[in-house]
Amino acid sequence: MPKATAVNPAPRRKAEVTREKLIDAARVVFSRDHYQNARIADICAEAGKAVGVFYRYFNDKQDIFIACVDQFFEDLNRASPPAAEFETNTLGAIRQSTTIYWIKYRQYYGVVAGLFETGMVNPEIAGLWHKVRDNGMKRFAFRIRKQHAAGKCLDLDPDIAASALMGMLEFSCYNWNARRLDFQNREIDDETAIANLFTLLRNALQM
Amino acid sequence: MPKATAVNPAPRRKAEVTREKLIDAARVVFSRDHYQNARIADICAEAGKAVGVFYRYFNDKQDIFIACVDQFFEDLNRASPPAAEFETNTLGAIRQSTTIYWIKYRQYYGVVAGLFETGMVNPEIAGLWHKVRDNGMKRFAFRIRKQHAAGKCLDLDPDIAASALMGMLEFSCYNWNARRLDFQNREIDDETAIANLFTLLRNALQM
Amino acid sequence: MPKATAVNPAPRRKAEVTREKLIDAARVVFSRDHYQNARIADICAEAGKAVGVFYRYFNDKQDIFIACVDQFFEDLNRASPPAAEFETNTLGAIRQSTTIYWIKYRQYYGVVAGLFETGMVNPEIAGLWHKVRDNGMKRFAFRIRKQHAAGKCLDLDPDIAASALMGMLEFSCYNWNARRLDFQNREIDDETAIANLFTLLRNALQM
Amino acid sequence: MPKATAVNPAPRRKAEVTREKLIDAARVVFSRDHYQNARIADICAEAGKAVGVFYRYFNDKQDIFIACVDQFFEDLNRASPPAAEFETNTLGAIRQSTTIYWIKYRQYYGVVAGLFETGMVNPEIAGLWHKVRDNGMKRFAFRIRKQHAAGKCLDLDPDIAASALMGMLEFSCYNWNARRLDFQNREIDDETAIANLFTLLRNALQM
DNA sequence: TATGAATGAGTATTCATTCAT
DNA sequence: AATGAATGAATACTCATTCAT
Repeated sequence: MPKATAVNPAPRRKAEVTREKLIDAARVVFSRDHYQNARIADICAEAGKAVGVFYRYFNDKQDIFIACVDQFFEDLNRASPPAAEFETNTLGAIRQSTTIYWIKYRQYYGVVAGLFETGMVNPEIAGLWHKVRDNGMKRFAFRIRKQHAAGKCLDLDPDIAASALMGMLEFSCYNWNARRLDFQNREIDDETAIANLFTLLRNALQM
Repeated sequence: MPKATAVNPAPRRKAEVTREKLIDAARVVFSRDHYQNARIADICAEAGKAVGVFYRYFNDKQDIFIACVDQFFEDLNRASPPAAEFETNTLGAIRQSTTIYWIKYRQYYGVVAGLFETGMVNPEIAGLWHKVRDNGMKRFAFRIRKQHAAGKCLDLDPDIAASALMGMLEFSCYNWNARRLDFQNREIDDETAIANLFTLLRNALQM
Repeated sequence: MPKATAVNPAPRRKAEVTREKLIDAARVVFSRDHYQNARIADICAEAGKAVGVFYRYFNDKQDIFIACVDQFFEDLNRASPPAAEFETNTLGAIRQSTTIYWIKYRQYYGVVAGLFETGMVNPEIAGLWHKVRDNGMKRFAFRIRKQHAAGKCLDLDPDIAASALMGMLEFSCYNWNARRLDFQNREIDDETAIANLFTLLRNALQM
Repeated sequence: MPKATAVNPAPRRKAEVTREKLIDAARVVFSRDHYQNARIADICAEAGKAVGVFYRYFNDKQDIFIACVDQFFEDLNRASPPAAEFETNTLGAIRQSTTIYWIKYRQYYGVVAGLFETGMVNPEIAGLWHKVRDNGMKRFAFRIRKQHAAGKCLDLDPDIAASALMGMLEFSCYNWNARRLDFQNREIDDETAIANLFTLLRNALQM
């Protein structure tokens, strides 16, 4: 019986496997130790590799971090509702979108945290962070302009308000997944988190 | 005969002067270089002191950072509207409060940034950060409970929504003062920033 | 029946071709980057080969460098005037010899520079370097002994003076080809370089 | 009895002593291990200091090497005959100068070797090396111009020939002090070395 | 023979902290 | 109280060499 190459695609080159092992390991280490404290050697150890191999695939810690962010970004976008959905079923798409943020921010906790921590210090990372925010911001700004047309939200500047709302969304997703400090460590279930964020957004947009 | 402290306040001890010089210098250096990159030696240089003296007053960088945060915290509270104001003139107090956040976050930019950056990594700093947020959060939660009594905002959990709104407020104050990335470097004047944040809060709280 | 090597020279084995490709590449890389900075990987890249193959032919960088020097040495000797010429046409042979040094030192610049740089540090390379110098030195020493017989150059120790003159010759050939520092980057044409070196040698030997 | 501060000048600051200790140690280590192989840690160990202290005084290995060269350069110039001597007693001054080169090149062997080794690779060091050569070269060039005026050495270009003679002088001083390879390890006494170099220079300049 | 991925020893550099003066 | 010189632990990065394929 021949190898089922159609089903099992040709095995990726060894190099590609190693590269991905390193990215996966980096995600683990960033989540565990935070970007700042993560050492190249730890990432390699987590990947079961010698330190030297790291530099065959990445220039430095920031470089592999960017690769992690790319992965996160693609995953987030793939999971987000399609643009059309925001037209046909606006509130549903916003709720859906909020849900995705909540889930993905938890799933990529270390990456998101690194984006916040490092983006504050490093302009290049800040640019990446902005890219992640940008899609959501555009949707909010578009929605506010629609409301303007309907005579609502006239006091809101579309871009500035969108930035604030996106900030609320992503900051809360980060913050509540990171620590429970704001609620004396009370547990927040997914439903509650999503429902509150959604309601706040709907209220703010007067929808 | 007691020293006439009322008239000629006792000249502060030299030590106290040095301590404050160091704190002031730390604030400058944190603003310029970010907490992470700030070096003890830089703080001392900025204060015009030798490195050795640092350790007479502080244990380490985190220790002097905490002193900066205390200063910020006191200044923020002193400038914020008194609790009573939120009863008698609720919207006015919220607007006033928003203004204060906007101004003080800019004024203490380096400290606030350090609070964000480091609070994400360090639980002790996270606690301080929470303390700064706490006052505002309590006010929002209280307001939401009032709205509940009036049959409004019934979908909002007071504590969770308050956390989200506080996040929006402080994150925006940080973010817009830090970089203009979200708006292609468009300048935001104080009026616009404050007005938009205020409107979003009022809408979200359905006031 | 023997292979007709005279007509169709046996195609060199693949191995030999690879070996020479590597040596040629090494010469290029040594000229470009200097011996110290040349990396095995660079030599292989220049040769269009994988790094692994290097170690099938050479033990290390010094080993391939020695192969380069051998090539240089053979070429230099092949091009130098035959010993007899120094008897029949002494000044002509010295001038000819000077010309050859000048030309070959430029042609094998990277190898010569490596010989200088590394011979100073490494005794084994110093031995090679000496071998390259030796022919020339012997000729000078022989010439001085002849002059002694003619009552000239009595203050010169043949071996020591020969070493000095050989040093002048090779150092100048290296130095003038390497940089123009000594002359504010003035260009030196071949004629001038050779003529001056020749005159200095003739004067020094009182010929 | 008061401290004889007039005789024993005020003790130099501790920092200056440490700096000089490091330079002295570097000279020792460069002589022993060659510039390339010298490690910062070894220099510090030789100076009896911790590694960290190195960077209080120097940026890197090249930086301390430059300090060594400066020391050498000053010492060489201080010991060389004054310019006037070359006018009043030309041959004496040349012999004297040759002697100084011979002595100082031995004394600063590691520095000179580093100048040769590294100057070949590094343009900045090449500049330093040129500075060391420059004085001597100018003297030779001046002398050749004088000879031209007297109808001698007409075949020599002053600058080019001066470069070659300076090369002979310094290269021989280096080479004979470094190894005895050229003479089958025969010992060369100072007299012989100096006499031969002097004679070659005088002959070459037709004096 | 050739490939190129993997290994890991070796070293420069930084900077918080200490301590003699 | 203050100085500033000294300490040394911690870590990123390079590259010769090996080895499975």
